[in-house]
Amino acid sequence: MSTQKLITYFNNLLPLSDEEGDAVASVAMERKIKRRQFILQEGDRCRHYTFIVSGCFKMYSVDAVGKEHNVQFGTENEWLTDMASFHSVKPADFKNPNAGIPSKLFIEAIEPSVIIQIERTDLVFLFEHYPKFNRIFRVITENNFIELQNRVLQNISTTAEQRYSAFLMQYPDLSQRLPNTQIASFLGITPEFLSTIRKTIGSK
Amino acid sequence: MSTQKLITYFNNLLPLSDEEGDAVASVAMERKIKRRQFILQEGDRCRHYTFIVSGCFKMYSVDAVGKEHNVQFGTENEWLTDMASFHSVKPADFKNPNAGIPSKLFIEAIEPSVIIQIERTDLVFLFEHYPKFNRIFRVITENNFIELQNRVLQNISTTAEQRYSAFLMQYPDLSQRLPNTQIASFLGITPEFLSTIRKTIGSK
DNA sequence: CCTCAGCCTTAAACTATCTTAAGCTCATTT
DNA sequence: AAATGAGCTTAAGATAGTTTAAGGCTGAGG
Repeated sequence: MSTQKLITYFNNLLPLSDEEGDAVASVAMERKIKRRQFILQEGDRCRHYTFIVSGCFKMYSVDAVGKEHNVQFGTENEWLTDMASFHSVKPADFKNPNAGIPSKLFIEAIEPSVIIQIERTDLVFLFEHYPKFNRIFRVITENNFIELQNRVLQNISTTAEQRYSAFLMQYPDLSQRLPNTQIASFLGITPEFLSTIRKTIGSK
Repeated sequence: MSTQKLITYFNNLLPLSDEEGDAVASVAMERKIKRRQFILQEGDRCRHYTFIVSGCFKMYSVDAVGKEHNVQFGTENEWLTDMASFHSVKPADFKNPNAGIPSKLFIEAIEPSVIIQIERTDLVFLFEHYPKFNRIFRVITENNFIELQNRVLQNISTTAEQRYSAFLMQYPDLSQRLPNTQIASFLGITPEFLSTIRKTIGSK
């Protein structure tokens, strides 16, 4: 049962009591996801936090002319959720499936994957009854924030070639698993230009 | 006393008890900051969360050739801190002023400002004794994350002109208060190019 | 076994953005 | 009053990145 992997993950951040571990187990919903399957689509309300047990996902938006732009990847031991949609629902509206703002993002499996999802009401239950989870998710969000801030800094201060080199160093695993088209979309450049960048780097 | 402004800010997020309000007051340190004064410099360890009572700050990094790149602005009722440095210190090292990773960022006042700072040990004290603050700062970080994610999406998917127009709409106040050089640095373009963008927008 | 879609590359023409340099204005310092 | 410096603009020439089009390769599905 993959739930153990999630509990281990939490334990590494902040050790859980048996009771807290049981609470996690009671709200964790395991799902198998096929390649190309969506766990969130534009227009949906995002109602889960998703923990990736195995596999790989991309989270992207589709622009006016149909192009995809990868906002984030997610792999083993990472979380994916559309926070803007997820957190837009106030407690009073938790029972209304149409409350909150619809998502502008897609989350799609790039590989066959196994995930554990926690529903909003269950997560709020954890927050209220076991305050430690507030702290855990605060730390998770802080770490994601730091990573995102570095990415913004790179986007505004470096060339595409520098960003690609940094990507290779920062995500050696992802750069093996992902097709270059997806990496280009993450970096904000065209696949053709990534190809010429790779050629010039290769000849150095 | 500006501390009341901070307590009101917290109350708007999640109502505080009198005791929690007193706890905030006991750890809040008010400071007046002059224009061009720094509250963080590259190489420093970031030891505070800073709440802006009034005024305006820029947080930026300086690259290898000395150019500044604005990562974030902060104005009234917003927080500024270098999370990467601030959160890199483990509780065991709280008393060691050289623990943790040095900051890569500067935080500098653009206007004469008043701030309230909370030290790391005091913030941890709040988190441990009044769990509500975990939740409050989780929500603050979530909201900052959402904003930053939108910015990444814009950076990878839109032109400089679109980004500038979006900036004007999203931060009408900042676009009045800031010189265009600072806005250009935030958008990741040169001031000269921003100038030509403004001309083409004006003639529409 | 064949086919087709997705991926990767190349190249030429085009567009967005940067660099450098100059000139103007306004506020601050000498 | 003169000098300095920051901010804004303009313009020419250079570089970074896109678009379009084409061809080759590979793996999954009929």
